[in-house]
Amino acid sequence: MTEMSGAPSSGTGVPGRIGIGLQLDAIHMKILEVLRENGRISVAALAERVGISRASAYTRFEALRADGVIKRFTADVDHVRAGLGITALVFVTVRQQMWKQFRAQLAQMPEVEYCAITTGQHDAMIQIRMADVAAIHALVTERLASIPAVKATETVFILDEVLKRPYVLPSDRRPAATARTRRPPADPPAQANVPLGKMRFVVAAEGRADMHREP
Amino acid sequence: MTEMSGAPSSGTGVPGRIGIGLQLDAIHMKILEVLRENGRISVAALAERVGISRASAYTRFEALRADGVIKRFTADVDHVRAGLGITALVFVTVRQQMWKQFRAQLAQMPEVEYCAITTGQHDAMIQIRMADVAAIHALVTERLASIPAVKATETVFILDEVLKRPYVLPSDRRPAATARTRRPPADPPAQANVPLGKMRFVVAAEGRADMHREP
DNA sequence: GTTGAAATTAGTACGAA
DNA sequence: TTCGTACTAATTTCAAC
Repeated sequence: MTEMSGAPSSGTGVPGRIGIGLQLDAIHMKILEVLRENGRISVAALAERVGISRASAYTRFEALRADGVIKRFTADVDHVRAGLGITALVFVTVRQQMWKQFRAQLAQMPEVEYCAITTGQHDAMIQIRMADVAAIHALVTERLASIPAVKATETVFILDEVLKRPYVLPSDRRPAATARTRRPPADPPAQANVPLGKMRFVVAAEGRADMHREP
Repeated sequence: MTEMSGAPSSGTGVPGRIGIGLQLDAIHMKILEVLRENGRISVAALAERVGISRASAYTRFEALRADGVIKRFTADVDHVRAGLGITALVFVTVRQQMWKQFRAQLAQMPEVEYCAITTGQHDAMIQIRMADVAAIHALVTERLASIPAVKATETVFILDEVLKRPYVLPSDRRPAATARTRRPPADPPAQANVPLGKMRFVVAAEGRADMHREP
């Protein structure tokens, strides 16, 4: 369920599929913008908000769906109200050449909302939601740690989710600045003023070349 | 847009709202289960799949929406297809007593898909999506690092998103095990066998008590 | 890509169980 | 509360332009 394969975000369910598919124009983007905020809007209303005819809206809507640009429509649920009050991030170090097993085990854990393979100190980050702290602890110690592919874990709790956007679009630009904070248009790029010491990119750990290979 | 306030996941837009609201029963959960997989299903079809009448489905559907259990419906878009091929996680150390400013600045950055305040070595984790690595670099060095509230950042790239579920429900239990991997029902809890050394819970950093206070 | 009309479906309002 | 039905409004489909 909801598993992704191979390269980042390439899980369309059609393994052999390659190519650009749809070339998205400004109207496609506008459609996506509306749909991310109201996934249940009628196509008629969508057409009006985007400024095209209903028939075109149906055509483009279908094309976006068929081409996999829109993967699904979903309800955004309040986890706390639904009974899962605690969220944690678990950073996992995966044993070399056991990635396939790790993926398979994760697929068996419905409590895992998100899993990404990352560069840096750890190999993967997973997000889990549970009813309470004890349940998080139990999951990490009893189920995650018992996976042979898992070499080590590091858990942090989420104290507050400040921002959660359904997804980001290329058309998302910085919102129009207010008069108080607007910069002059001719402002030079800030690159020269960047305090470089503030930033640190973390390189990949050793033993990652086998990431998509099998044991 | 899409900002959350105060306590974890409590952003309902109704600041004074306190209390349990709806008491969710099994049918509510079933409704949520259907809706997370198909957010555009008609209420009639929903009623059929859940096994209640059309009228009841409307009532419960509206109640879930009005009570904030369902926060919104949204389209799940393929970021790569939409033109944002690179995803990164940025771990941010926030200067003490500047949380409010940090939040305000984040709200101005539409490229940020997710931001959570965490325990552990860093104070916050944000997820950003950009067209390429250079754009990530530019965002982190030019915009994030120039926020006074940001003391330091650490960036890792996401190489693959293995799993991404719309959300997790309490009713999600471990999927029915296959014959090959099923355990006997009387299996003792694995607690005694846990290799505790594998796990490490990370405590909060110093200076976090002021998290919700202002400068 | 657009408009307009037919067919279908959705949303609402009742009384009854 | 939930169900069943009937009524009205809206949406989707399909045609021709």
